[in-house]
Formats: sequence, C-alpha cells, structure tokens
Amino acid sequence: MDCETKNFQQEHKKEMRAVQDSMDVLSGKWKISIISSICFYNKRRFSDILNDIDGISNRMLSKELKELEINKLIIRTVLDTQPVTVQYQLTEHGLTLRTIINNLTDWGIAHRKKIIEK
Amino acid sequence: MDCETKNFQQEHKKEMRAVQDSMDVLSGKWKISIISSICFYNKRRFSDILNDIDGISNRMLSKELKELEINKLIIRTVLDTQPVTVQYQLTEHGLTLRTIINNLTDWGIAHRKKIIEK
DNA sequence: CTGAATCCTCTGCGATACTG
DNA sequence: CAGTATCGCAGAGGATTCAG
Repeated sequence: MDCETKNFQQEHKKEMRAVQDSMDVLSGKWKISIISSICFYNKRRFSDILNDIDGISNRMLSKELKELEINKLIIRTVLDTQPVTVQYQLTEHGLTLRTIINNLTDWGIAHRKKIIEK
Repeated sequence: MDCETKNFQQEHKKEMRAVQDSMDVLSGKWKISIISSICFYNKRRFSDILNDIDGISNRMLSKELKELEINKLIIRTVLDTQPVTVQYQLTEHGLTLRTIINNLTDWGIAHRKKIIEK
C-alpha cells in the first residue's frame, strides 16, 4: 500500500472513531429523543418529557436522564414547588448537539415523505 | 391553554415525531457506523466495512445491511469477481444523511476533547 | 411530582460454525 | 468472500409498587 493510500485510510479511521465516540453517548432507544425534547423547549420538566416521548416509561426516563447528566449533557435543577418538580436543561456542551437535532428533525420529515410516497 | 401556547406545543410535537422517525431507521448499535463507513468511502465492500467498525460481527453486519437496504438507504451490488465480492453504496436518499454524519463526526471529536480535558 | 426498587420478559447482540 | 444457522446470555426495557 503506497503512502497516499495509507493516509487516506487513516484519515477515515479517525472519522470512524469520532462517529463511534458520538454514538457511545447518544445511542440507545431514547437518548436522542430526550435531548430533543429538552432542546426544543429549552427547559423541560420530568413529566413533560414523559409526555413528549411516546412509549417511554418513567423508569427508563429516569435512568437515561441520569446517564445524560453524568455525561455533562444536561443539568438537573430541583425547584422547590409543592410538590417538587424537577427541571432539565442542556449544558453548554449539550447545546452543541442542537445542529444534529435539527438535522435529524429535517431528515425525519423528508424520510417520512419518502416512505409515504411509495 | 390559550391558542398560542397550543400551537407552540403542537409545533414541537411534530418535530418530536420527526426525530423519532429518524431514530426508527437509524437507531441500534451499528447503523450509523455502517452508513458512515460507506459514506466516507463512497463505495465499500462487506469485508471492508467489517474492518472499519471495531467489534461488529459479520452476522450483525449482514443483518443491519439488509435492514438499511430495505429502508432504501443503501444499494447492494454483487460484483462477479472470483470469489464474489459485494459492494454497498448509499442511495440518493441515503446520501442526504451526509450532513448528519459530518456533524456527528465533528461532535465526536469535540466530545472526546471535552472528556479528556477533565 | 419525581423518582427508586422489584420483578419479570424479551430481544439485541455476540460466539461459533457451516455453506455457495 | 459474503453471508446463514444455531445457540445462549446480558442487559434493555415494561409493569407495578413504594417513598420523599
């Protein structure tokens, strides 16, 4: 393998790794949807997210939110209302996902059209 | 709930659904990586994809490729070499994922930096 | 309201081996 | 090389109940 070809390969290896790094944090059935919900509304309470996402259980939502918090993508804030409510918002780092969310939204709409028109 | 608030809510409901439509097709541990591999190289053979992605088994690759083909994201082409090789490439529709792939790549790189610097 | 805890089910996915 | 067939399991995820 000549040098050019080798560099070509390695360049893409790096990109592949980057994609996989993203997926490590974002993959799973719910993460993207949860982030989207918070992203669209800026701030969002637990029960609201629960309503936004069709089919998710509170058990799952709780677990996923915790992971997202550990990964520094969202911030959890307890409001001292009665009864207690909890608000989630994206961190600055989490906000950098906004582009991806928007792309996914657009693509989802386009994809649905594509499927229906068949 | 007043009318403005209601429209506000429904607008986002629609976006939420769009995101979920995307995820229906793209979620899972491997799909995005597979599409990325094909996307980066334009055309890619089975065994090459197998090498690009760390940890995937041929069983999984085969299954995922089939699903992507059903969803009209990739095209399978059998080349009459000896022994047979099979080439995959993105459809026009699949190519519209390029933006998302690129964003995921960039985000993955940024995220890794973020994690390491802590 | 926002979870944690428990229990149980189901399936995504890995390992391995075999075919054209 | 590009799959298919089988087997088996860990962990994802549902339902329900309890707690602060």
